[in-house]
Amino acid sequence: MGAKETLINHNIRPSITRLEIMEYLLSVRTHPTVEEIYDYLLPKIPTLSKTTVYNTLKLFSEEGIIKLLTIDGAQVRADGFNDMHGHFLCTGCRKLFDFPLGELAGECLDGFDVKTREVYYTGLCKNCQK
Amino acid sequence: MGAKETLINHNIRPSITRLEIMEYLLSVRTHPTVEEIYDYLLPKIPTLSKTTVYNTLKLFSEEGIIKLLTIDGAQVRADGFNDMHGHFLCTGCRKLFDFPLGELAGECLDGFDVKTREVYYTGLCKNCQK
DNA sequence: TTCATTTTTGTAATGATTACAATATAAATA
DNA sequence: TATTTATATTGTAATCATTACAAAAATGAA
Repeated sequence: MGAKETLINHNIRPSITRLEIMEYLLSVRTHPTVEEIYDYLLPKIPTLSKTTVYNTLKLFSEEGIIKLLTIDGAQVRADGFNDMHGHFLCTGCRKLFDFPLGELAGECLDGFDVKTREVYYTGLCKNCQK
Repeated sequence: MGAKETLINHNIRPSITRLEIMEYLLSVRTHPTVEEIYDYLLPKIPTLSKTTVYNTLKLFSEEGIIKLLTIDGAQVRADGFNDMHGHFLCTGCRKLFDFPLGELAGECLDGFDVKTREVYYTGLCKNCQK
């Protein structure tokens, strides 16, 4: 499903800005920060403001079409994909990797109503282990 | 193992301040914020400063005897327990619950060197579902 | 067009965290 | 003990991501 349909399905008017942000999120799996989104789109949308990026991400996440990750406590990152995956942050190169995640076993959560799940590892990626 | 032994084992001099912080972390499973630790200890240590709490938590976490959680992006929380458990944040009452965690299944992480793991759910606790 | 609504923008405020220099405390040495 | 050295703690000021807010711009309706 494309960016436009996604927005319309969630009753979000598909303005240029919103479309560009959504398309960007769907085009990369790096889970960019606000800064990165802003820097990437500024050439295309010269009047763009960071506040707009913040507002838009908040809107998207309230509608459940993206997830806002607070991976390393520093900046928020946007995750436009909703397949079940975990995140691996390499403490060497600071890159963020996705990894597939099957069923989570062993969670005893009787009575709790789980809405969102996040699995987050840190360590060293292949390159940085040398 | 008590707070004092833990510190000594990690070559951290067991000053009053450090002991009190460590003991507090071991006495509650609420994963308190810096603010909460500070407020709790101020009556006991009237000269305590927040910077010291930050410094001490950083020291502890570098030595691997606690974990610093960035649960909801707002404040850091300190987790003094190192059994394998996940965290559940109730979006209603904002309370943080621990839950036991068995083996994590389905993680394809060939070649990655995993150092830390965090599993973090949100939703509604029993009380807040009404 | 004109009016009302929504979206975007820029600036200023907030609030957690860190940098840093000064002070206090403890350990080591003479 | 007195003196020196290293370590711990403190307070203030700076940093930086995020939010609040009000104005401006764009869009849609009448």
